[in-house]
Amino acid sequence: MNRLQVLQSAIAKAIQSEFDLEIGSEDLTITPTRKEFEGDYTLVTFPLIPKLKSNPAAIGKKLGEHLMAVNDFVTNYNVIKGFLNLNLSNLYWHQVLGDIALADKYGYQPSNGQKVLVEYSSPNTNKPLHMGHIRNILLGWSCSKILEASGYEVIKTQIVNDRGIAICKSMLAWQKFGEGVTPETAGIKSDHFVGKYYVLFETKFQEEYKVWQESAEGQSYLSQNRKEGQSDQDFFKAYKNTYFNENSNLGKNARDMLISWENGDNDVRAIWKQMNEWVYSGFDQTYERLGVSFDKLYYESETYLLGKDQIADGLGKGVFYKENDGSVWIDMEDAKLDKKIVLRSDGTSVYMTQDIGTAELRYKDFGVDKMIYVVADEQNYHFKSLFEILKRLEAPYAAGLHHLSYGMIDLPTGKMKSREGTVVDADDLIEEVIEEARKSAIESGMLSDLVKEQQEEIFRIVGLGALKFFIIKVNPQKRMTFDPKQSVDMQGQTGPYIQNAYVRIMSILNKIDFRVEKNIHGYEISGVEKDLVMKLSEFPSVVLEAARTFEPSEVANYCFVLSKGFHRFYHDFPIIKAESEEAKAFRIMLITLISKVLKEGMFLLGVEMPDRM
RNA sequence: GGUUCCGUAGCUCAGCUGGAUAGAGCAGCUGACUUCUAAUCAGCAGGCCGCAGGUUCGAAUCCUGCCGGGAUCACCA
Repeated sequence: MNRLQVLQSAIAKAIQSEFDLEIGSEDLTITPTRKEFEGDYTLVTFPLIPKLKSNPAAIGKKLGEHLMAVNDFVTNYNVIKGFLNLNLSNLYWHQVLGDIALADKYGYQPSNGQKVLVEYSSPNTNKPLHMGHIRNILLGWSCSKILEASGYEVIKTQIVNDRGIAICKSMLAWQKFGEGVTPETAGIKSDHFVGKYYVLFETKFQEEYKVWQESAEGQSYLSQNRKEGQSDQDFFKAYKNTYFNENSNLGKNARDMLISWENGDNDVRAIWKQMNEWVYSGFDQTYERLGVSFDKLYYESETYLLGKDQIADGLGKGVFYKENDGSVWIDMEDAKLDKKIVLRSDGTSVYMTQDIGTAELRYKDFGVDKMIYVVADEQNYHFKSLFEILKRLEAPYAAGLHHLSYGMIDLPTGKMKSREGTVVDADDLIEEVIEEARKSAIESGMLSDLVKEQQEEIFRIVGLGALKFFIIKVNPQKRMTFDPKQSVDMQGQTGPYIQNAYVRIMSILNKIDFRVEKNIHGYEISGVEKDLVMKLSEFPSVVLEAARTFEPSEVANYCFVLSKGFHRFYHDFPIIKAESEEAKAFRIMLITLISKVLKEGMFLLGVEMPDRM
């Protein structure tokens, strides 16, 4: 039981003895007292009025008196309307800080024996990672860390979308136009190299399409199929997919290639393997740069046929039904969802089938209690359906499924569109933000005594700190506007601001010879210091709440607020030259714990802390 | 059209298990570095919390309706 819980139960006991009413301490509303009032914690007594059949003034007075008489850590109280403000003793706050200092791994819960699998990233292997992936990766990584801190055993995974028509497009383009070039000979990072051929395919396809549009065949399609009021341009835009599937040579080549791939054609498989390896080696570099990793990889090429057993099983149970053409469906209209197909009429899998099978595979592999899918919000409906299906199939892990949905990223100029070349490339972005940190540091000159490698390491930590914090401080479900200028900002509500708080503390701690002083409980803690102690005491509940709601942004905001409190304290209070030995010892203990919590909190976000900057 | 998410300061966002006079950062304007790192601090200015009802002692927060924006409603993934 922590100190706040002690206070809560003391209040519950006071209510019991003064009003003879049993009330759970978790039903009490207790908040830190607002700045403009006198007190440390506030009990809101309004909700108690009907239960205690009394008025706020009387309730406040009775409880206040009782608490002061019975608990020596309550030193004073005042009542304003339905608010009972309590002052707690100096010793109480010393003890709160002492508890934190003694905690084994502060902010961490003991193991709860549960396993959770977190899927994130899940890229296609036809182009390099972009900023959307970065948001996905940072959310997934951070959630994993937060869940670990909350007592779960976490398995980090990704499903690699390594097959399909899109991959065949880049393969085909390389085969047709690549003339044996490799990333090495071209001197291009290997995933970007593959991406180049994906783009090349699109370019060649558009050229082909354009020629066709002007041909007699194209014009006759236009006149026969154009809807009323539709311009030529709009028609051909809408027709593009159909053209790809029905008229295009390149489209046919790509589809043929997919079929050859499915049939295990040696040549196609060889190209496929080669190009995917290039992509993986590129991804690996990006992941490493971002400081993230995975425990287990699933490849779509190995899972895309899964799920048929579950479909057969579900048919037997009456969860699914068969249409006359042989396709298999599920009707979820009673759950406000639609009818969904789970097996094509030719007996092949769809996306849903695959995901059902993959979930089952993962359960077999790890026996997890929960599975978290970090996937953009455009797939909300899919995951709702998937989870409902798994529930109906009575999968043992069905209750532990969660889609961590995040909003897409917009640029100040509008949406990111790969076709229009407005995607922000992950590698470019990382370089840019490190460069910004470099400029900033060189300008300050603070690191000029370090060797180049040490400097570069700090630039990396600070730059990535800026980028990561910028993205993760926003609530995941919100669409976010990504302004490159803001993302490299190092002032104010940013990663470097928090890193700077840590660096300032390190700088002090490096200058002193710290040893635990004699009893410092006699030191009279100031209001600013008390706020910091209180803030520190909130860390474990912030982490738990972030885990419960899958929102790393809560930890991010906590770290910022704590840093802000520290910066202010640092400005106003001397530490090394404190007015007394007791004050000095107390403050050193305080800042030591702040540095630990900041480092731990930022670690949960995947942000490293430099000792200098 | 159905479903769903979002709407808070000029901009980017907190606050949403209902609690006291709605908070930060950026941008703008003032001021503070011979001092423990100024990537900092202090101050000024900036708000029909999308709109309208309802529930409540109390609503940015909960409910309903509307408005605006996004996503989705494929034998695509």
